[in-house]
Amino acid sequence: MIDVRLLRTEPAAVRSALARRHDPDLDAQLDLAVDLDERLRTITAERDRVRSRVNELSRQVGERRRAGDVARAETLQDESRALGQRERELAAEHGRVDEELHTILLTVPNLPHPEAPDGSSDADNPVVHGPFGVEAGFAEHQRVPHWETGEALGILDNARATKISGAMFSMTRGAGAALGRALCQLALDRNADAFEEIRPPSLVTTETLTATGHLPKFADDAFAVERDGLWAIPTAEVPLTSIYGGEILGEEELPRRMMAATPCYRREAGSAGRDTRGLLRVHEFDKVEILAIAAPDQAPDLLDDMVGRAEGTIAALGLAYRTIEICTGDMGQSHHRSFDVEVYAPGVDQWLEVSSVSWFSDYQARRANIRFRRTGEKGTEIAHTLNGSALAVPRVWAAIAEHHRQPDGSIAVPDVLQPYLRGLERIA
RNA sequence: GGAAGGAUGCCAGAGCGGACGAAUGGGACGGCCUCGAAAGCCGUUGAGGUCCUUCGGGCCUCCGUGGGUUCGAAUCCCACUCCUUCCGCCA
Repeated sequence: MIDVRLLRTEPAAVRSALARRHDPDLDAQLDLAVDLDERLRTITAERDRVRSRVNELSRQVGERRRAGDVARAETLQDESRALGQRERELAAEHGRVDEELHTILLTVPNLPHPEAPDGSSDADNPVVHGPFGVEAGFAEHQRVPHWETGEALGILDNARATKISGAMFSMTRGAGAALGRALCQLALDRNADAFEEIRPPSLVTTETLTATGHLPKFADDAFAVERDGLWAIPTAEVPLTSIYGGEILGEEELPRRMMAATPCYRREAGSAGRDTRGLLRVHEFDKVEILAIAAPDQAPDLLDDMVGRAEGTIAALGLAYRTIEICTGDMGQSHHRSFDVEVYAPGVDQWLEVSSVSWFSDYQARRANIRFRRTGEKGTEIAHTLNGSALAVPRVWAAIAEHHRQPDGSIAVPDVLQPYLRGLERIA
């Protein structure tokens, strides 16, 4: 959520920042928000005046009663009672306007960072690092889609996954299943120097899914367990962000860094029929997420560090990759600044997004109400949040199955993974 | 799933219709004392909103959450959530 006060005091700055997102509906939304904010403050002031008077009269009633002046007390009671009606009306109006304003604010996107590149779609996202590992080109034996290799080696069985759960579910087996687990283990180990490992719940409340910005706007993208009012997490970002929701942290505790390997559930509404063949787009997958809650001044360095971590893991697996920065027109609602790491998969000849590392400024933290107090100072500030995938299993699995495919059809296991696979060097 | 008890400030804990944003103790911070410390003494110590701004204050809100009763609610009533204990079930 953006800061309404900023919209009030610096309307031009907010509007010009948001204009870079190229969303035609935004200006009208902001007009409405400004108007509602103004009305809300007028009503609040009036309501508080009436309340103040009621409080004062009530105090006097108490005094008169104690003094034994019952007649005067009853006169004051009558006066106060009459005011009560007005107070109720104003309170009801306040509630309506407040909710209306809140509803709009929940869908207004975050302000892009001044240095985020301009653009209107993903075609405008500049490559900022790389590409690495593509200089030598790729051999014919690498130009085989991972689903073919996976099925041939008996490590991928999507046909039976579909039988069990329907389209866009996948299933790995044997060394393929172990490979996915090994990738999580690797990502966890590579980030354990700075990030606390968490095993959070995978089902969360509506409030929790709202804090990260996934609700109310993107309800169709999430799986819901309606009977219990819960949602399946689309990423560990969701539970991790809310861990300190409603809390006030000490400055010395920041940055708070956490990571989690969890299953992720996505309905992929609007993508039905696309990428249905292998592991490129599935309803359920495993991912290791890294996340930081920080003071605003710590955020830029953390962002760089986290992008570097995501890249480092892909590089360690011997895969070809590049990093792009997301332009203002392609950014997610909550994003302030965002980078994607893409791995090159020669079998499908595509750059696959395997990590998205983002800085959310105070947008999510305001929704989740995560604050911190500077040492020795009074008052609190809204914290900043950042997060990114340390490793998303299916697409990296796919890239390995294609990039490391050998002329004999086997898959060479990257050195860094072998310790996690009981020393396995080849999947054959 | 059933029964009972509980939820108050950083922590413990009192308050059970009016002077309560909240006793008391502990902690933390500042000061006095001291060569220094401990002890002792004095003071400070929640959050949010809004308005004026003499930067100091006015007003409103918050005692698990949401409703209700009342001139007035931490205190009474209703619903819900969570915690504890016991029973049942169960990886």
